[in-house]
Amino acid sequence: MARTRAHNPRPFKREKHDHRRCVTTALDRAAKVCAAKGARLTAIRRQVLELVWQSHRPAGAYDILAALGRKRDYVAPPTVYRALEFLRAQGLVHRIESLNAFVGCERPGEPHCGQFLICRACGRAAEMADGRIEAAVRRGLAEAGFALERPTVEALGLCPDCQPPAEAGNA
Amino acid sequence: MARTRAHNPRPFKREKHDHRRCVTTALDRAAKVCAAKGARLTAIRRQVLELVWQSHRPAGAYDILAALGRKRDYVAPPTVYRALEFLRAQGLVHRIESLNAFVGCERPGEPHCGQFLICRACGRAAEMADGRIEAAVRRGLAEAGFALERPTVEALGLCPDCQPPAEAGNA
DNA sequence: GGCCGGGTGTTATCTTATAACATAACGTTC
DNA sequence: GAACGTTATGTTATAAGATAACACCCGGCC
Repeated sequence: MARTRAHNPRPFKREKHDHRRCVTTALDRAAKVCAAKGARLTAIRRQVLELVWQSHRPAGAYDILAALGRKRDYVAPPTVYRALEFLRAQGLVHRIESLNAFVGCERPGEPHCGQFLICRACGRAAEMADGRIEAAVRRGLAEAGFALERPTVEALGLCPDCQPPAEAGNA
Repeated sequence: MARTRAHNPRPFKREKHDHRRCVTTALDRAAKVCAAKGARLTAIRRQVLELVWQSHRPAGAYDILAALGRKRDYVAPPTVYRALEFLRAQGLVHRIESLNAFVGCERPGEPHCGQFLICRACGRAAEMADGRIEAAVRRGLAEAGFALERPTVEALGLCPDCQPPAEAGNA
């Protein structure tokens, strides 16, 4: 249970950050992860991953489909779904169930339970890695005699940037 | 934050329980909740709720649609979706996002964050109410500056009844 | 060459969900 | 008890999301 740090105190990126860096980092990590596992990060899979990382807003499979159609010849839905399934199996993307959409994983390679904050105003999703939440979930489920395989936490709400200008000490 | 008890130690019902009692309890509670709020539990809504409670397996909207079609004249999808939305707004059913399906709420009236264990073998879903999980989630999100509105936890795995006969002390 | 397996292409279809508008039921007011 | 506003339901069509089934291609290997 080597936990690098308790959690990330700022899961939402600043509005203006160097996003190309997010993308290249993600692609680099993906290459490493796939190489380590002997999995083939083909051209399509790479492009789909890149499109998922196009922004921090979860991307629907058909959004990706449309965007991919602009980069290369038309591809059909199964192609995209297959790529997404591959990326998910490698831990490179997460699926946001409540949105039927996908986001890039911030911590590929480190097994973790998905924890997502979804802003209903700006549409961005941020991944948390709060060890205390994960521990609480694992403990609760274990006590219930449940053999846990894939826990996810999804929270809908307002990100710091989208909240009204702070009435009183409610933050 | 009046919490009746820390959590329910046995979220999954026994295979053989008096399920009619689950249903009648749910319908009674629903009537009370709606009466208290001045919401109208109409015939369709009641029937949909009853169908959701038909079992402890999450029911898809179109399953309900089909079942409802057997009880009364054909109804179209929007009718079912509207009823489900109403029931959800009243806190009488939960949506299991990862299954696109609905289950009856075990604790209508008590506001809580949804916590579900979903057995991938038997298909049943059980609702937990672990205050420690909820507290951990709320704390983590508050620290991230996120204004939380609707957190849900969904865990896929194997329920106690569906696990292989217990190798060693892994529970 | 011939075979195998993984990846992709292709077609069709299935499931899930909602938009948009029409009608009916209910409650209130006078 | 007629008129009105409100809420609930009916109806039609379609959008959005996902997958089944089968064909083909390509690289590696014997």
